[in-house]
Amino acid sequence: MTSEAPEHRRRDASATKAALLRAAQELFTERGYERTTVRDIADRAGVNQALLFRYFGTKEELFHVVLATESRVLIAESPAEQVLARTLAKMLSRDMDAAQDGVWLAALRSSGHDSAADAIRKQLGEDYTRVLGSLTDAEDADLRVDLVLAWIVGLGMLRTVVRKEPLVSADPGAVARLVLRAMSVLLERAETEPDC
Amino acid sequence: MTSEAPEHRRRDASATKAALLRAAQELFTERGYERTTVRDIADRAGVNQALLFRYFGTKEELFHVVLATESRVLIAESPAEQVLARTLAKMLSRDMDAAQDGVWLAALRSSGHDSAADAIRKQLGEDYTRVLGSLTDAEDADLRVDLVLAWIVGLGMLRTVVRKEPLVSADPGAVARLVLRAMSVLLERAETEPDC
DNA sequence: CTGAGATGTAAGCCTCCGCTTACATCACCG
DNA sequence: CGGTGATGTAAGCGGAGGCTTACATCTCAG
Repeated sequence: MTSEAPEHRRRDASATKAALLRAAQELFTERGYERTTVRDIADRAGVNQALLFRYFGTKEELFHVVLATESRVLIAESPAEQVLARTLAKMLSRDMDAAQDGVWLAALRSSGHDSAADAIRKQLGEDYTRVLGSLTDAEDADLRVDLVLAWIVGLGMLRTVVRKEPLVSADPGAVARLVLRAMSVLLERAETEPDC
Repeated sequence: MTSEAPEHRRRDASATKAALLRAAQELFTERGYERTTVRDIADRAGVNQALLFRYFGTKEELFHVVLATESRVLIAESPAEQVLARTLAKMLSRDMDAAQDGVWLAALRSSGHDSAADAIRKQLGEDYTRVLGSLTDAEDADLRVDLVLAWIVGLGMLRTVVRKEPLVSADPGAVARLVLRAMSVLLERAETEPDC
């Protein structure tokens, strides 16, 4: 940061690609797909616009790369019982604005026109369904998982795009506790097996 | 429908405005703000594009009118106990694609840049907070209402933009029952303050 | 009937944005 | 060194989309 004087950084394709990727991730989650321009991305990355196309081909392809990079980590390798809690914790973590996760919220927002993003969304949904579905033996387990998913998505929307108070500033732990308790009603095992 | 032959309908400014409004409402909820063009709107309304500007001034102003028209009806005049159930019922109703409600989902999707839409979202949030907050006496009532709001928003997103199955085709009654049961955990009245 | 305002239309202006091209500059290998 | 491929840059093309303008046509009051 403080050493930002040098006119020419040393040439380094992979660093440039990384900068573009990071800038794209941030901007897509801040503004959604349509409202971020390739010029914005290049500017934030401190890079010429043409390089974006050299390295990623297309705005849409770049979006896909961001999306894929991100979603790989999402389900993670947590045991099923903890996937929910960890997903929530991640989503509620304060450094959201640093744009770690949540690009997939951008995908959601601009959804409908992009088949590849659709595929990723679908995959993500299936991953969650598989993992969370194992937590309940209700016959409508898949539906219940969708409801859980809906809640997580809604929380993300309200936090990152609406920035609704008191949600944004609330203690993540408290929020997680409330949500998990309510969710346990949905994902309980046959009789009352709430686990917090 | 069958009498669609006549080349020139009788001139009628208010009918034209209404047609534009309806077309705008449908398209905004189908595609979100950014991805619908004024030409699309005018075409669907069967009207010359310039009229949109004559009657509404600006694409954004038209959006605001749609939003305002819509949100007026949202909270409605139901007793507090039923606001939730009715909101859910509306959101889950099959004729969603007919684009009755849900323009505010478009507002959510394209959010961040538009102060007037922000205001409407905020207002909507406050309305719900007031009404639903009266259902619980927990000290963090506002937060709990936000969580409920988040769930409703998420359900709308998953249904209308992601079109997630089995959520979309599920029996609305069953969905509502599940959701309301879980929500009641959030909005319960005091006694028994179990927290895990 | 007629003139004037209301309503509708065709055409196009202008800016933004995705993307390309032609070229300059660097870094590394012989 | 020198020269060749990799990296970076400036400029601009082409089309889309918001908005305007100039004009045609209707309709209704007087």
